Amino acid sequence: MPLGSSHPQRKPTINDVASKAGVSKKTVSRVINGAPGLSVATRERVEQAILVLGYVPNPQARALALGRNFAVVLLHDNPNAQTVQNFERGILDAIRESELALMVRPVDRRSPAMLEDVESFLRQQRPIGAIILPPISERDEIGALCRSMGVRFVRVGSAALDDDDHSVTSTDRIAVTEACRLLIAMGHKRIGFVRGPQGFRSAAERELGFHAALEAAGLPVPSEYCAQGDYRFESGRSAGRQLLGLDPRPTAVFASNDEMAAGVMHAAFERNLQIPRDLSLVGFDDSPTATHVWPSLTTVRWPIRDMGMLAAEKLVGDFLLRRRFSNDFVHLPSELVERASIAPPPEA
Amino acid sequence: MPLGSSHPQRKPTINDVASKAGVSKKTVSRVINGAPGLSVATRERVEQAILVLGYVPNPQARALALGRNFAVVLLHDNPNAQTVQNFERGILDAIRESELALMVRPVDRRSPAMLEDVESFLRQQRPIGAIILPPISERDEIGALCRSMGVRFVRVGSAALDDDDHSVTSTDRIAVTEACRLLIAMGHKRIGFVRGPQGFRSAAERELGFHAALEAAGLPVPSEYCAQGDYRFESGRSAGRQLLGLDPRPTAVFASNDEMAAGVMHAAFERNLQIPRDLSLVGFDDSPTATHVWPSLTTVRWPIRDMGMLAAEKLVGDFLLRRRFSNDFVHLPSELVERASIAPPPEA
DNA sequence: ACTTCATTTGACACCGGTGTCAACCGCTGT
DNA sequence: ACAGCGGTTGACACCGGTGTCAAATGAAGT
Repeated sequence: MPLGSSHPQRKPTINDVASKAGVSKKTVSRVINGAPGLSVATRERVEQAILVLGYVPNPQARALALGRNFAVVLLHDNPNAQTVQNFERGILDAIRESELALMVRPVDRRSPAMLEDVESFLRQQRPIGAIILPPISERDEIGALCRSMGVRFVRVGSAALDDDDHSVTSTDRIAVTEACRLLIAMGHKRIGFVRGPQGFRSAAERELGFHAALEAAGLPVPSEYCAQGDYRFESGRSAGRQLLGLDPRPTAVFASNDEMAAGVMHAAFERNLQIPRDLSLVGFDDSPTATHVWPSLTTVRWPIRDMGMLAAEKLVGDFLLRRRFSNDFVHLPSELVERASIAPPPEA
Repeated sequence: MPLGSSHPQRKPTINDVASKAGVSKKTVSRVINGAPGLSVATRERVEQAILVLGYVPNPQARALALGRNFAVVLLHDNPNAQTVQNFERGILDAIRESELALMVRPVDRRSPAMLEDVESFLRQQRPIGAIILPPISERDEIGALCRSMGVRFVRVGSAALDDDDHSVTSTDRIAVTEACRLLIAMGHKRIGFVRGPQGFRSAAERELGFHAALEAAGLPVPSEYCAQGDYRFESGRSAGRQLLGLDPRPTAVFASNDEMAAGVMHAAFERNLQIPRDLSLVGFDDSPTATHVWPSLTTVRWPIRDMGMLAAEKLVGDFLLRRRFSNDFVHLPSELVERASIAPPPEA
């Protein structure tokens, strides 16, 4: 940071670059945007001037001229603080060095004004693009809203959302199947399931994975072995109480996320059951909770940060290259993380 | 959303309002900024026009004209995802309806480029203000940076940071003292302590609170009863192993945050100690972990969301009222949350 | 040599606000 | 009647980029 320049603080503008390079500001604009049809000599002269002056385009001015903010929005309804933050990290990894900013916009999916809220936000901020996390990524209206506003978007989800769309998804169904297969291989025959909330694609996917594994092994799935939850701790506890109160009680439980798994743990401890001796338990997310509880929880790791990065890269890459938005899916593998909460069933 | 207007989509601009009200755009600008010295009649006419047209000022244009983005930045180095998110919520509560946007900027305090990073970010985005979370709020350079850039800022911390400054703080020292007093009242005489990382004001404050309580009760604090941690789970586990390996081992442990308390729990379970029968445990933060572990953790609740709201209100209020930045501290009480992890010591 | 045409570049308006400063208003004081 | 004055208001430039379109350039075609 040399302090000796003649105008000590003022940031150089496009005009400074233009006069230094002896061209018009429009030409400088062309250079910084990588516009075609410039002679090599001019381009180099301008680039030189940019370098010397340390010029950086002013995002506010661009935003005004383009009617578009150089920013990416993360729209979410707090599935889990850690998840959101991991996404933030991933997105920032992708947009680092790209002059884009990240804006985070939590919304309240239960509010009837949610869509208006998002709309007025997008209308105000006019970001380049939006990344939408589950569970609101499952609502088609938001995608439609973005489209109508000319905001690129990527929806993140647990399964392909719909085919004409831009999305980044993970293979959690498969990972759940794998986790349950492991339990079955250990000898478990009565496996309980704690479902996620109604209307969540992720919840449905995980349930499909569960059923697939049991059916493949020829195990029955009595309906009372499937308890309803809402992804929150408390719901996991009540689901656990319900499942563990059954007569031939399950020897293993798969909970659709870690918080609910922690709730099931509480229910087990309330009954003086030991984990994994009396009950094996598997969660989903690999949240901090999974390592904090005792015994630590076998769970499925969501490739969150990678998903965030990929989502942002789709958005940004296409934007910077002035390409049409590419419609390809990205599908990332979820991964089973084995910890201390599972063991063969007591009978075995 | 009536669709029948003549120019279906275009947002009304200040010019539309001006011509509708029969005044110049400058006058409209005065109205939306609450400038003094306007006749009541004019003001009302303009306000009427604004209402009819549903005019909202364009933040990008303002940003360009003012050289200032209508946004507040949250600068943090992820003390804890939940904490950050609670702050986000609090800030959003405060800036709702204020035309301001929230930008979140995580930084890496371990990176030598951190300050440059923040500087270039502020120079690029030129936000109205910044809210800085601990631990980086303790670094005076960041405040200086903001000052030199004309960015208002509020530092959030566990104790008064320095007096000429704008900060929002909580009384965690007092809350820790209170928590320890409770342990002492239960009959605990050997109380261990897991310290936060070196150089963190919050860590120092909590330790002061711990010592204050023990000294007031005339209890000795042998240095081996104070173990070093870094606010992370793993460090809590090793600190716990160390403390529980002492010969007359502590009958209670205060850990400077919940994650480390969870680590101490693991250490206790590894030795087949039961909580709270053999060991009482208190954490700090009231993070989700505190409720997820078994037994649930007695802890100190940080008024995080309120702090975020207050911090943002300081920033925004002063800005909107065009006041000079008010230098008053805000001090919020932390609160003890009693759960299942404490009991009288075994001897009693 | 003179069109013709593609390539490269620049002049200028524009995006939608805000700051500056001067003009205008109606009143007062002499 | 007129200078002086405070309260209102508007004309205009400006913030720092981008889009449009035409001008300048130079090579190719006849």
